[in-house]
Amino acid sequence: MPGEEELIALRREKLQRIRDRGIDAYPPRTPRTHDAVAAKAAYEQWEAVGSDGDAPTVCVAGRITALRDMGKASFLDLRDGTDRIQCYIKKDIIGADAYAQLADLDLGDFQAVSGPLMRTRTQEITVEARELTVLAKALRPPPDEHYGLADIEIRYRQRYLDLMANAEVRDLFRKRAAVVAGMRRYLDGRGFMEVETPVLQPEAGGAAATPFTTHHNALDQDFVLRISLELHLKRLIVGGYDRVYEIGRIFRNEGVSWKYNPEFTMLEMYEAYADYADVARTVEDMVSSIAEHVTGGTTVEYEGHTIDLKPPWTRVTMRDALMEHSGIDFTELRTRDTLFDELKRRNFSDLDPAWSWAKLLDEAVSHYVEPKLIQPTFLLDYPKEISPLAKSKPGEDGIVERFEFFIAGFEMGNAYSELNDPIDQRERFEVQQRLAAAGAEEVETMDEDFLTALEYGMPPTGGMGMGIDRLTMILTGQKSIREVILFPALRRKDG
RNA sequence: GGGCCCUUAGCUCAGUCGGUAGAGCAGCGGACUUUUAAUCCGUCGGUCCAGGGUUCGAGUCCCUGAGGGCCCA
Repeated sequence: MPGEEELIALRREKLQRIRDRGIDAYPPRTPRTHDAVAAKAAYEQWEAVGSDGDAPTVCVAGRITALRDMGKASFLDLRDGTDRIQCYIKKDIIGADAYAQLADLDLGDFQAVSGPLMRTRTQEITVEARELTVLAKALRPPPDEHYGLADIEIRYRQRYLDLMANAEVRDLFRKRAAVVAGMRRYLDGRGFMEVETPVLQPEAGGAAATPFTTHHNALDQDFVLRISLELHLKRLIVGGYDRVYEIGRIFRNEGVSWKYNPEFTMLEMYEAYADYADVARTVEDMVSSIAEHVTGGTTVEYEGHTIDLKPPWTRVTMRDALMEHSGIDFTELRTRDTLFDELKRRNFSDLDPAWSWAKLLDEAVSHYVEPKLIQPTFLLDYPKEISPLAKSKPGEDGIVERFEFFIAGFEMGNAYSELNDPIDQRERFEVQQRLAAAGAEEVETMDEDFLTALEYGMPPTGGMGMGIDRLTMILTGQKSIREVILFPALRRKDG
């Protein structure tokens, strides 16, 4: 009699029958002695030493993922966080009363089974049940084990069902955890200190992006959620920590797509007495080390490309790359009008006359260069106009010591020799303010507290930020950021 | 923001030309004491995303809306 309501009603009736027998269907403690992996290992160990005497007895616990009733004997599969283990329940062994209670079990319930281990005819290590213990009754049917759960919307909104049904998804998020663990291990091992800085800030800085706004009631003050980690981490360099990093959530009030989620996780690291070339070496070494930690190698397949993450990565200046792929030399097109005309002459699609020189250049690089950067590539030496926090490059007018790095054609991170001249930094902010006054939407805001910190003196520092979600996409072959975020942002669904 | 596509049973999916909705799994009943996507017999199960329209008749055609996906910007 199943529509969903009936399926639930039936399970509630089973729950009631369990309770009517005086059994707690949600007991506080689990009599488990072994997880699935440990139970199998215990049996193999017993076999290895000659199978003398009785086989080991265990109690295993997990979710019922299959139930095969053969009349006077049944098999059920339990899955815990380590593996699946089969249990054999024979009426003659556990008795008619206990056997009858199987009728109240459903797929999705949590159950403990204790008894000696054995092998079946097909050699599967199996618990031969002596006792059954209900651990938690499930009131809704789980998604189908074999067809999995395919509905993308349900997969994201009810990720627990996705994880229940799809083993690949369970593996994927373990890999994500390994990416972050590998990153921490790498940085900790090189003397970096992990820190935490405020999410709620009076002003958003460190990136060109629109923040979310919120309000603190007791202070009666508006706050924004951070759009980068940069300015606080540099304050810590001023304070005297030479190597700091933060792995934290960033919030940007922008579009949602295969590569943007409004909240995402970023690593930023700052190293005193280093420059952007040092940072580049750290990045390529760290990423290949993480890849090895997560995938066992330094090559990955992504969208039909074999990507080799082993250092050294390609280094090319933005100017050379743009010239190579488009013939445009931006050092000869330093005004908005000349660059605009050049792009227009090339029938560049959807040119917006309101775009600034910086925006036009950014669009040109995005269009001509970035898609070509399949193998890991550092794009070096950006124009000063679009890099208000980076130090000028000696001897090259209008250029700063900055790189972005790209894998599989998309941006993975951004790094500078950090601007530590407080007077220059103030002027850069002022330029940004003028751009804002002229109508530019995404500019750096003036941060007086940060300028004060710089005035106390910051050592020469190399800094870098990279998107952990995107790195995970590359290392796991996923083509949507939502596949590597457990609970991606979705529009609220009413009713 | 613009264009295109999707939404059918708890899950995975069919559904022809517009004729009143099906399968497998799950569920329920039965058989079966080493099965493993168990097997076999029987059986229940639908707000066809929502609302409106066209039509004798709409899952199907049209419009509006919701949610999701892809492409463009």
